[in-house]
Amino acid sequence: MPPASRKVSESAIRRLSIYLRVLERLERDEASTVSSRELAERAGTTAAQVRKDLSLFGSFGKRGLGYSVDSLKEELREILGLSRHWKVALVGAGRMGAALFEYPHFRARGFEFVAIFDSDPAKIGKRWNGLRIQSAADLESGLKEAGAEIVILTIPAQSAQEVTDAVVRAGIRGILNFAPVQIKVPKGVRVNAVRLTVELEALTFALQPEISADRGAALREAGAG
Amino acid sequence: MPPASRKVSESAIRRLSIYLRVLERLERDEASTVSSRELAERAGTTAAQVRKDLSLFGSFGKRGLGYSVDSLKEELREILGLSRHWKVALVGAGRMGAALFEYPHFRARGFEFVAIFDSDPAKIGKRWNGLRIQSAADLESGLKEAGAEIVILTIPAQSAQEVTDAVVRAGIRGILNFAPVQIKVPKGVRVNAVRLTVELEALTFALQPEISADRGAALREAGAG
DNA sequence: GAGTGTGAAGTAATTCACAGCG
DNA sequence: CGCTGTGAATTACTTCACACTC
Repeated sequence: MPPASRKVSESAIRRLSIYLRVLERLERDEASTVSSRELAERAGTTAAQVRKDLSLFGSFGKRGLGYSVDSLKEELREILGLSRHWKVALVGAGRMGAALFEYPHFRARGFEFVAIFDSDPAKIGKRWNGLRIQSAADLESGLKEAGAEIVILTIPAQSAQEVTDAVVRAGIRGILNFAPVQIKVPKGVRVNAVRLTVELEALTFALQPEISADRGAALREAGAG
Repeated sequence: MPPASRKVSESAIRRLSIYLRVLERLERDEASTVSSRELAERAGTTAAQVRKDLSLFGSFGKRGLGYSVDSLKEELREILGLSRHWKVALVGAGRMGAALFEYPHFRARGFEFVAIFDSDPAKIGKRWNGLRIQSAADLESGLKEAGAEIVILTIPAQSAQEVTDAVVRAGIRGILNFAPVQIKVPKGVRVNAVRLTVELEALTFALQPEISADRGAALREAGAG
């Protein structure tokens, strides 16, 4: 477990999550140990990076052998906070919201949807997998009642700030934002943004024929998966 | 336009895309100029960062005044390769694929879906917005015929590498990967990954009560929008 | 005066390289 | 002897601060 861990970068944490995914795959393939080299290869990084990342939280490996797949998996789950369930609310019951609500990997990792909200009267009262879509007007009280801890925002940019304010008033401290706008939150509330157009535009930038300079080459592998 | 631009980092490009989004918003609000300070505020970064990022490609501002919203917007569109249309194919006609196919901001930026593929016989032959869902067996030929330039992968991890190989054989050089696995591509092909569980797990890590050290504080603002 | 553009300074992240352990 | 764990070296990124321009 975490040895007085200072300075854990955001990117290191993201890699830990990727390592966990790789380990789950290795477990299904019945591998019992894995080296930093192989883990790196499957995660799209380097062996040194893997060892550095893991060493931020402890010494999990055996020299000469590598890491135990099963116990490293458990360590990572613990570090990432996945050894317990998390209650998630979905705000915005459009297509993107539906896709995320059904996304099997969220459920597999212990994320549980406990409430859904939308402002469209045609949707309110409908049920998704047994869960009733509530009015966005009841957001604050509904989030509290459901005991939600994380909110996924899949709403238009226009209403994003207003909704965020209500979410924050409800005591939510973690938001996954799909709305294409920067939302403001008070200190102590974390927002992670998924910027879909940004991802596509980072591609088009790199795909352009290099006119004078080789921009494309200047870009590091963005990785995948 | 780009002055012999070396060393343009991936993160700088992503910010340019965010600036573009902000400028479009400013334009709708009928602002004619914007300072690096205001642009930074709306984009979730610092004024110095904005100026550095823009200076990688030219001198677009006027001292004492700031940047012209309209012309900076055009410059950014040009830099990001958005002054032309891009033909996009969707591989995987599930819920996530549907959400992205309908996502209004892709269309607004000049991305045009030209083909859809799925391996499910129940889906093949159906039409989405007039576009026929083709068999994944015809992926390589279908991508070529449609003239696709970018592929969005919304398929299970299991089949991702196989499908990727076919996509690459079809001559595609840009992939936006939603499959929860690291896909391997030859040099010259770019992959950007959208890792949904990683985003959520970066939240749960930060939301954990800080036991001994204050991990949460070590994290920088991940930004939003 | 206000605000850009940019070298220089400061931080952060990654890679190297090797001692040390299993 | 293979592979981890980790300081040291390197590289990348961000922030500072100020000369310069409108």
